[in-house]
Amino acid sequence: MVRETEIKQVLRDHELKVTWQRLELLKLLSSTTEHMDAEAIYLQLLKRKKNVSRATVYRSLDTLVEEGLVERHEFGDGRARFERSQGRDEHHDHLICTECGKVIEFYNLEIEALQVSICNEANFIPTDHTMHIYGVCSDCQAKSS
Amino acid sequence: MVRETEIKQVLRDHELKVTWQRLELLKLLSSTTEHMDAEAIYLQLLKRKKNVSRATVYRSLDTLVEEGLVERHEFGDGRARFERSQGRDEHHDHLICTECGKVIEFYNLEIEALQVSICNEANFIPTDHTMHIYGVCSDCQAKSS
DNA sequence: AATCTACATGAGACTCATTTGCACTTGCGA
DNA sequence: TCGCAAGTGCAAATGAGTCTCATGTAGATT
Repeated sequence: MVRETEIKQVLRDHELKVTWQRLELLKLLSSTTEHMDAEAIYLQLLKRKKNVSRATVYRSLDTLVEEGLVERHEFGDGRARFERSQGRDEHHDHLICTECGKVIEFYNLEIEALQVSICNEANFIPTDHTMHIYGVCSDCQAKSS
Repeated sequence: MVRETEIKQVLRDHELKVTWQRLELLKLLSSTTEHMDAEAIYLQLLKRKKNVSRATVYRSLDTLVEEGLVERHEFGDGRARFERSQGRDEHHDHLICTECGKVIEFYNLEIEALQVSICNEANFIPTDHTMHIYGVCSDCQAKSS
């Protein structure tokens, strides 16, 4: 369980007003490892009897992403997915199952290092990167066999 | 210069009807290394006095992507970019300049190999992957300094 | 606790890339 | 050349996300 007071403090630390909308949004994202899209987040909040507006969901997500509290991912299906950021520098990449949509996170130090050297070679200053491997997860392999 | 007869043959090989729309689209994509979006492709075709409809551009791109003749990339700016596929197995990844939008391609054997071992570990069967490094290209660094 | 005000929110209109329905055309095998 | 499935054009629809603007409210100030 994620403590509300904790989240409030995080918001204050980032000089964001503590509104119940942001609070509920962060609580929701903190309570799951799923990568939800804006609509799913919106629906989940309604389900919890928190009547936010869609506009607020989008705006809050933008704000929280800017502050690094939430990560936005584009997996190429036309809608952004969001997850609560773990600690700073905890970058990770994704395996995305094209059968069930599940997202598996991974981190590989060597790949990160190679990226840096590639950028150096190209005289390119990286600010961010994404790596997505699409395929079939073990569950779906089992199902289809 | 890309020969028309060559492209016609490619279309036939893929059991696609040879329409002038597809022909022009492929000629256009074959003549450049740019990563164009659908609108840019549409405008280029108009400029060449080929009055395709936008719908056809989108539909043809879908078809050609399905056949592996064209690659679709989502760089997170809300519109897909397309490029003519090189030979099979000629996978490459991208550095994307967030200042000017330029896309630089790169290929790194080690990264590819690491991806395979990551998938093995997770018992994940990869079908495709993308790696995007966002940042500032050398030209834009020069401009801003 | 009451007041102030900059910032946040809600509702719905709007944007813009992409998709779709449908009538019309055309590539191409017979 | 004929027939028809596949391809196309147009315009309307879709759908994620953004914007406007009137209203609400967090949190600083008194």
